[in-house]
Amino acid sequence: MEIKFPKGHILFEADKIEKNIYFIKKGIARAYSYSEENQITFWFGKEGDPIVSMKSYVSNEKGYEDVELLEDCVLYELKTEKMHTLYEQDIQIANWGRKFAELELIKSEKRLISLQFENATQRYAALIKNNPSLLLRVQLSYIASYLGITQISLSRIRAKVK
Amino acid sequence: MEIKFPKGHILFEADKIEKNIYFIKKGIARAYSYSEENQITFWFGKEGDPIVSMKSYVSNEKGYEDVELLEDCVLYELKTEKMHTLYEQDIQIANWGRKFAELELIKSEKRLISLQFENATQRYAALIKNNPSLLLRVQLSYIASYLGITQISLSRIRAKVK
DNA sequence: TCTATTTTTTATCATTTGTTAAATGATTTC
DNA sequence: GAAATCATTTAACAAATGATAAAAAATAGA
Repeated sequence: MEIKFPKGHILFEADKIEKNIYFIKKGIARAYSYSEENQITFWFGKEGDPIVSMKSYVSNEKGYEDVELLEDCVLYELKTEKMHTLYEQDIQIANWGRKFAELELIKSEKRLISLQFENATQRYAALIKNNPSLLLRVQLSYIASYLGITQISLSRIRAKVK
Repeated sequence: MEIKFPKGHILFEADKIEKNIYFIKKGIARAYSYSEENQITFWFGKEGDPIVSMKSYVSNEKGYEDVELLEDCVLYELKTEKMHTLYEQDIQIANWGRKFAELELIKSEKRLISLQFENATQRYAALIKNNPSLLLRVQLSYIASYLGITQISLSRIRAKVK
């Protein structure tokens, strides 16, 4: 089912059980959590990417993240409950769900390794290389937090790289 | 199928396609990759944990990690190929594989968030809290690299915390 | 266009972490 | 048990990052 939401819409809220998962047809989104005062963005998704509150999707528990739409978005919506029913009934869909989780896992593992292997400058360079459009569509404060540094530190890196 | 390996055994090698996945019945292991000269440990597994070269398991591609056994180990071995056959034939097993990937994904995502949210001191404190036995079974240089810092930096943190 | 607001950059200083080298502790091997 | 090897800590200095404040640039709205 296709749905539209405006820029700024909060699709998921932390500490809620989310009933749906989404796929992005058009637009861009971020997931973030709170650490004391400040938000920390740890995920971006754009066209073709899934939006899932993993804790809700996997074990029907409260999630730890907000998801905010950063542009006007067109999404496909799927009911988690319906998917779980289908997983039990249809082996093709069960294997689709398996593949889906596996591919997300590889993405997450790669990101983990990059956070451990590379310093902030290298991570910024890698982001520009692998996802240049992100820089054009998302404000730098979110990107800094995604890279695990402050915005001020990102500014310094950008000034040096020029 | 149950197999034993001695401490120090290299179970997986980077840039190879691994044909098996394992579960740890007894012992402890680490996964690491190389960055220029030095190894970086990014995963530990102990009793009950799976040992999987994700790239091999998911897409039959060369992995990016070595896995070394840090104690004499007893493992269960499963052939990846056989599992993929079963996934196509048996919906129960397909859903087991789905759950398996999903739970690993949540672990990975949590770790990612911790790396981004917490400084080295906090990550060390969290490790002590969540996995105190690791400190007793694994040498500090591996733990430092798992925490994303040098061993010297970990020593300083330990000296301060005392 | 002009103003108000938000975003990004710059500057300064404190803190953390990295690097190199050396000292101390612990473990293994003969 | 002494020598050799490996693991851990300490020291000194350099580099990177954080915190705070302020300036500059960009954006949004009237």
